[in-house]
Amino acid sequence: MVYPAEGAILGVNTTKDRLTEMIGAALARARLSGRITGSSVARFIIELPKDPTHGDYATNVALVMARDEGKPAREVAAAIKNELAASDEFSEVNVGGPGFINFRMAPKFWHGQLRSAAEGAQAFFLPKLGSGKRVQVEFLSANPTGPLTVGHGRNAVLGDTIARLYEATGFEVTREYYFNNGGRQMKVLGASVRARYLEALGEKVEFPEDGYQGQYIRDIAADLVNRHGRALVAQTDLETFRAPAEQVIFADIHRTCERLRVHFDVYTNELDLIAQGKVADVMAELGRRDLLVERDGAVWLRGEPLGLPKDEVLIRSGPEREPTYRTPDIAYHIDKLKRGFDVIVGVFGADHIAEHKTVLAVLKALGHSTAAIKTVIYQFVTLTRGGQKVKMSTRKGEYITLDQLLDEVGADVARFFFLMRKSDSHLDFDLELATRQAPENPVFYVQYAHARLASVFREAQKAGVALPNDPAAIQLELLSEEEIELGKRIVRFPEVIVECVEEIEPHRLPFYLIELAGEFHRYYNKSTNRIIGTQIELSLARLFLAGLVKQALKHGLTLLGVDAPERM
RNA sequence: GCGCCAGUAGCUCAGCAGGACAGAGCAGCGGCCUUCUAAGCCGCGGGUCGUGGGUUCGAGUCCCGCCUGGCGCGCCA
Repeated sequence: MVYPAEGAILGVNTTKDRLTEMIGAALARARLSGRITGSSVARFIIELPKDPTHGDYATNVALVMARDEGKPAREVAAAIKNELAASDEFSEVNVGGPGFINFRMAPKFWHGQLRSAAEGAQAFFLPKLGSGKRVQVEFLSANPTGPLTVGHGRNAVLGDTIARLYEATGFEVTREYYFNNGGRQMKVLGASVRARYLEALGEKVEFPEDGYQGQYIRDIAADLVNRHGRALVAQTDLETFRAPAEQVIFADIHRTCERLRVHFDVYTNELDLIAQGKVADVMAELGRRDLLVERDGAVWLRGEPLGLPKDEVLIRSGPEREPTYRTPDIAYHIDKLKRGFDVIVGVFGADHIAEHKTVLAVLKALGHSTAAIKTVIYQFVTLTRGGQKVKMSTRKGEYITLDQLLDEVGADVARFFFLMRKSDSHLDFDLELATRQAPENPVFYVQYAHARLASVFREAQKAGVALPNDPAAIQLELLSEEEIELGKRIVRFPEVIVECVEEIEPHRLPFYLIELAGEFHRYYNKSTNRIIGTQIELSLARLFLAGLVKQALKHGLTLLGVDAPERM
């Protein structure tokens, strides 16, 4: 018997887990009594039926067993159903459709769930999944060659939110930024600054063919002119120009990250890895395993023994013997593994897939387990305004920077929008919708629900209605069916969080919050549902429920790094 | 040409481990504020799930082919 299914995290007692246990026990009894004969291992699931009339939970256990049992699924379902332990938690258990077993939970069950949610508070909303476990999340990792783009924004927010999800569920998280400061691109950066510097002093220079065109290069050059005058005119060492540029650009990146509510604990860079001999170690190890070949003056990684489509250059030809991008990246990943994290998450743009596969293949070839490494790939971002694409050309330095986006929409909207899509999907960022302060903008829709609830609590205080500390004192029996439905959605909150963490798919949370906010707005708008009324016991029960909705919204928004306003 | 990702309503996208009649938001039209915030709610339509096969009791979901779009296939990162 395999249950719970793979991926389930021990220690979290969701309703699904409890049902799984009960069904497992019923199966065992049915087997003892001979009503089920097959010995096969049944991999069944507990799901939430799309159609609520089917019940609160359903299982396909009979369907997956029917073949081995040699009996119609409905018959198997009936046999299992009969062995289910009697429980006053169910109001109804029946066999439906082709052989599903449907469970309808009794109101009493939901009352209990809601009470324990209130008692558990933090522990209920944010289950401790990773006690004692360490996670490293590498994200953004933009090289300091220019301002952050909108695409970087998606990376930063994805990585940060993944980190927040782990953190909130009890993992010890390291947020890490890796960058290259020794490669060719950085030389181009130095050359670009030098050219602008000389230009500013009236010297005749040719701008590097693939140099960085943006205004920020001129600003950095102008600063050098201010500080050093003509002293650097004869300086040909590009490092003189590259280093200050890196500093200035990084300061800029930090500022932008701060605006996005993103920070890092550790920065790792290429030059340090080289200086520490870690890159040389990788090369030596690869050499020992006969995975290198010299050709055209360069050192190549042999693709064939690793199952890769082609050889890759690791050390460039030429007197400087410079490593390519992937060489220090391999060293970096080995370094991550050696640091003993339980989970290592990398957030990379779609253009890095092939390179990352090479890195993983090398790690395996060197005898490392890559089981802990989880890769989140995200597709590119397109900006649209009223259905029209906003043109972006990185080469000419004509692009909307992340800063400009933040100027226009703010951190709340930017973060929410970046997270609203599955990372695998292209993201269409509609600036027109994003800047609208109206209900059709989902960010405000969710925030407004929270602000409304905050207002309700202010009104309750004015009216002298206060929730007792002990949830047992509240008469939840007074809640209507509609209110119980709202409560069921709150009970789902921790399940959504578990899914987000297990699948590393933060987009599920914004979707959940939009649904929860929607259900609350609809409830709130009915005149018969006034929370604060003349019947004190009913008011307390409703306020209790409202408090849980508010907490769910608050926890959810906080996990997304979005503000949960008390007033709007 | 090869590899990866995607193709679901007019638009942007969900669809949890294959499950019971395919969902949401936006856009369009029409309603609702002496009432805890109208940044809200209610009502009305609209889809051969790109396409052709296959596996299965059951396929938007898995497998294969084809079509379309994005990304990659540098001694760039």
